[in-house]
Amino acid sequence: MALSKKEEFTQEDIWLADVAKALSHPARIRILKILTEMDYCMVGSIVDQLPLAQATVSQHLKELKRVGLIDGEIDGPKICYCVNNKNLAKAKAALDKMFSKIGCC
Amino acid sequence: MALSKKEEFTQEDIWLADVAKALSHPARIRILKILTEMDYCMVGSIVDQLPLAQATVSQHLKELKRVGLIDGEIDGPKICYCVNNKNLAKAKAALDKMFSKIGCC
DNA sequence: AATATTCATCGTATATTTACGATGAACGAT
DNA sequence: ATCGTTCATCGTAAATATACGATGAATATT
Repeated sequence: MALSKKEEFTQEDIWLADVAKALSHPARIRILKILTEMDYCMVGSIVDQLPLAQATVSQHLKELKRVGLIDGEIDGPKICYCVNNKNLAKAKAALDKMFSKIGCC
Repeated sequence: MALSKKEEFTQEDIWLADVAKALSHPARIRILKILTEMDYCMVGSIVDQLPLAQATVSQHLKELKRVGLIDGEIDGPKICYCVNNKNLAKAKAALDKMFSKIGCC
């Protein structure tokens, strides 16, 4: 595209779209579900549950981390990932708000 | 990418990711908000409220329609767009479910 | 019928995403 | 110190998304 126009929207809309983008791949949906179900999880365990190479999973984790939906902590040679409840709640609230209106056609 | 692996996930995860993808651009967030606030809206009116060309807005509308979040009805030479409440509710429920879990790190 | 309006689609350029193998950094164990 | 394990990052190829002007189809108006 010639030039992205994303910056010309409100901060709220840009942020919400960014969160949605982080959720826009089934692998990342799966990862988020795994983390909400297990509280925390090593990368290796996540890789085992996905049909993707380790490098690819790492990229997906990076994307979820970028928008703050998950956190990663170093635990020896491993990394412990978990959901960030504060940001998850914030995203949920924003989506709820948008979805709460009712219209008719 | 050599080959998309999206098909190797569950239908639920693929669908939810697809809905998120439809929401992954500030223009489409804005459009959805406009439609939930106005019940229905002609394309021209939406174009006036966005910093994008008509062709681009049309593409964004198509994407929202593709996943069923909005509907478009012909009204003379114009098209009346509105949100699809059934699918919006379905998406809200699926996201709520995913966001409802609590973990700790 | 000719014209204007409204919007989708086509064609196209550029940017971004997705995927993987290879490599490297950090740590624990021997 | 060397080695194995764990994971991020680099490099790269192919797919997809974003943006717009131009064109076309459908309708309403004159």
